[in-house]
Amino acid sequence: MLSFELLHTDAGTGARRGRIRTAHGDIETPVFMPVGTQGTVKALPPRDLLEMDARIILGNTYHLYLRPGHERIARMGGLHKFMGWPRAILTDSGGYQVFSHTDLRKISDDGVKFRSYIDGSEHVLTPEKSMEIQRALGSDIVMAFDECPPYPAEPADVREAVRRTTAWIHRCKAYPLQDHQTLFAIVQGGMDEELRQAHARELQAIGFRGYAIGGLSVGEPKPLMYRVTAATTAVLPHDAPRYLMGVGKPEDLVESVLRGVDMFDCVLPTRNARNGQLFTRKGKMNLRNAQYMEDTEPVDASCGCYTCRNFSRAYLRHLTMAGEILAAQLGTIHNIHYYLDLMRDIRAAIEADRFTEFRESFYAARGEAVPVREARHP
RNA sequence: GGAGGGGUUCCCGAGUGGCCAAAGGGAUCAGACUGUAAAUCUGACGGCUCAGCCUUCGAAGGUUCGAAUCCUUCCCCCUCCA
Repeated sequence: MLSFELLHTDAGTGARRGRIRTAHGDIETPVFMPVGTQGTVKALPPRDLLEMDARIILGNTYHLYLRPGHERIARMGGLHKFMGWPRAILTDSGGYQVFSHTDLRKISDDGVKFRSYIDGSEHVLTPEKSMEIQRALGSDIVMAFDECPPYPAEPADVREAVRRTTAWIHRCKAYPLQDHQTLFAIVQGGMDEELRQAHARELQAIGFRGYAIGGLSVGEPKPLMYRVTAATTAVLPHDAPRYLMGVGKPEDLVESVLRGVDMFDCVLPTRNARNGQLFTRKGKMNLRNAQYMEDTEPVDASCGCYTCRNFSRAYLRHLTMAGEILAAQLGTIHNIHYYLDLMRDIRAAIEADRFTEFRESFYAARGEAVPVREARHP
């Protein structure tokens, strides 16, 4: 069973510094969690993640259920042992796959009927099934099975998704998990701030040890996403971690921490690394660009990662152009390191009550203006 | 010496009278990627004073209203037989 301690709140903003304790180690928040959908953070062995001091990674219910199967993973000793990862794991419920694979699904109050993208076979994911799978995987944080509406969506459809999500979350909570596991609820409500707040309050009344904000970063404008985030965290309890699902770009992390978020996950650092795009303090860098052909500098001179300590942009560009596997590996090491570094800097800034200054210097380094912040929520 | 096949835009390669600045692939250039069906996808890719014009399909000449496509000569490459 997980516990959360709010250590400090930034004097100027409301950015939170906390600590989550799990059976597989402590997690300092705000935290970024690398995504490892199929039981691997793509291109990295756990050794590299440990070296970078990642404390928690994601796994995915839907993918691991389809292959190799949750029961098999349970027989192999659970996901931690199976993939050789000794630290904490959060598993997503499959709710996002319901949202993204529109052509392969059919939603009802009972659950979602899916067609496997692997072999076309039919499967049904219900709240109970999602819990059964996550229980078998043995993750530390178990996500509730939710319905994530698209953007834009009809108000009636969003309300329906909220209603259904609540009903499903009740069923998730009723399902017994392993002792070390903790269920997080997910707030939905589209871009409607009042609906978001009502849903957040409704979930609190049921009572959870952690709350996620789902259904954001699905194509809406940034200011809208930030506003909805702020509106939601404003009514979430202070003594539980808030997890903004699937977010995001470095600036999204900074902006969301500012608005009281503690946990993040996103495929961007890993996926973009495989596609030749790296993150630096000065902004993004596309390694395929001809300008790096004979550039002897590291990707980011202020970065201490293995890639930046040992290789030039010219070499990384060469590996990228040649389609070498090492390009994906070195790029992923750098991007994950960058994200974890960013979160370390954020945590240090909050502890020193200097988050406002940190935010300003973050944008200054990129040569960008600090985004205007919406009015504070009560 | 004889017989046959072929030279197409950076590369490979389709095209055999107009719908051809010329399919497709590669390379190259640029962009995207937000709870991962992604080592993926999208766009550009002869030049310009860019809804048009100019130059280009080995070279030169010719036929035709019109040629990468047909004819003549020449240059070069490949295969087989001597």
